[in-house]
Amino acid sequence: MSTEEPRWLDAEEQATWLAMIKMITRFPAALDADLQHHAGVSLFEYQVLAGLSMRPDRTLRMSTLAEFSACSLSRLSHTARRLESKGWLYRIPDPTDGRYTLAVLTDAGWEKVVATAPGHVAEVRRLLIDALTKTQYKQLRQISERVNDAIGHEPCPGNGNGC
Amino acid sequence: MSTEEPRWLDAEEQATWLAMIKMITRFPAALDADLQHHAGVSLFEYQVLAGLSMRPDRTLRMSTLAEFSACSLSRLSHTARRLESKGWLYRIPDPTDGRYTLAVLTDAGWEKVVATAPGHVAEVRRLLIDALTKTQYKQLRQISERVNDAIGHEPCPGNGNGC
DNA sequence: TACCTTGAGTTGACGGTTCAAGTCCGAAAG
DNA sequence: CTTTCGGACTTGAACCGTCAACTCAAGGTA
Repeated sequence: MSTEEPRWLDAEEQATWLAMIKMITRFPAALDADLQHHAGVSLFEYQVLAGLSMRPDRTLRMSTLAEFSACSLSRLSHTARRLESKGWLYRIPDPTDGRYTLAVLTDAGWEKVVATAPGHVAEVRRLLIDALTKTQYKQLRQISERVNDAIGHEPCPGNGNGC
Repeated sequence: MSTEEPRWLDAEEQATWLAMIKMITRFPAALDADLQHHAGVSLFEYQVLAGLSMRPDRTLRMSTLAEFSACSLSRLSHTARRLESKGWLYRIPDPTDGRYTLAVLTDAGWEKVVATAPGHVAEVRRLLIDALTKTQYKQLRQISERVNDAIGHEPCPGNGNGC
């Protein structure tokens, strides 16, 4: 791609780039390590359980849950099998349309989320919210939304469907 | 941990949190997919090669390179073996201190970086720099640095040494 | 009824990362 | 000089995510 001359990053841009890539590498790793240590679940597993726990009926279609968790259906399916084997959720075919599968949080799964959430929130607060001024996290929200828009919906890269 | 009452996130904080976690999930994935598609290397492999290419002698100690790439020594070691087998770098014991290992970029590795960089920079520009105002990426830099400071150096979580 | 298509979800193989040893070098202590 | 120790890698197994192929349900067509 690109037969045209690249526009290199200037010092300001490169400094932003290096600082940002460092943050987006280490921040989820730090949260993951904290959850792994205190609750024995990965950040991704927690997000799946938390996604279900936010629903009044603690139920979501697999595909909806995959979109919420920003992951491929394949990844979610493997993870759901592991969470199912731990008794935190179960899966049933959608009674109204057998093509869909519903993931349902069990009571044990709910308890897990309730037990885990406070420590996780405290860590998010420590590493993100309290580290920034109120102005800064308003800025961060706008920045994140802009970048998310630039990425677009691109369901393409690696989500288990053939693009 | 935490017998005390948690301070939950308010609406503003939660919106920031959700937007940010979406960004830090999808942004590296988008860059990785682009590199994988156009150059056949992962984002992490590219960072390793690029880290070496920035040095005048194209050489770094493994431990320094691991810190630069924000990864565990174990991960870097496995990756270095794969990159070595592709002829893009080689490793030698540090002549001045046999406890260290030096990773050295080969000419082929240099060529790979030179061939890959323009497209990669263009993608970074598209997804990040051009998506933001100049003010915003100055803000992003400061935000990233603050979060990085909050995370600290924490060599602990998962870097192949016993904490 | 039979057939084709589409999309959701699952599965198994493969490749990369983590984790827990283990190796090796050099410095410090005896 | 030898022993001990810590730090810098390395290695192999276990684990997890990706990719491609597959199953299954529903709708459309005839």
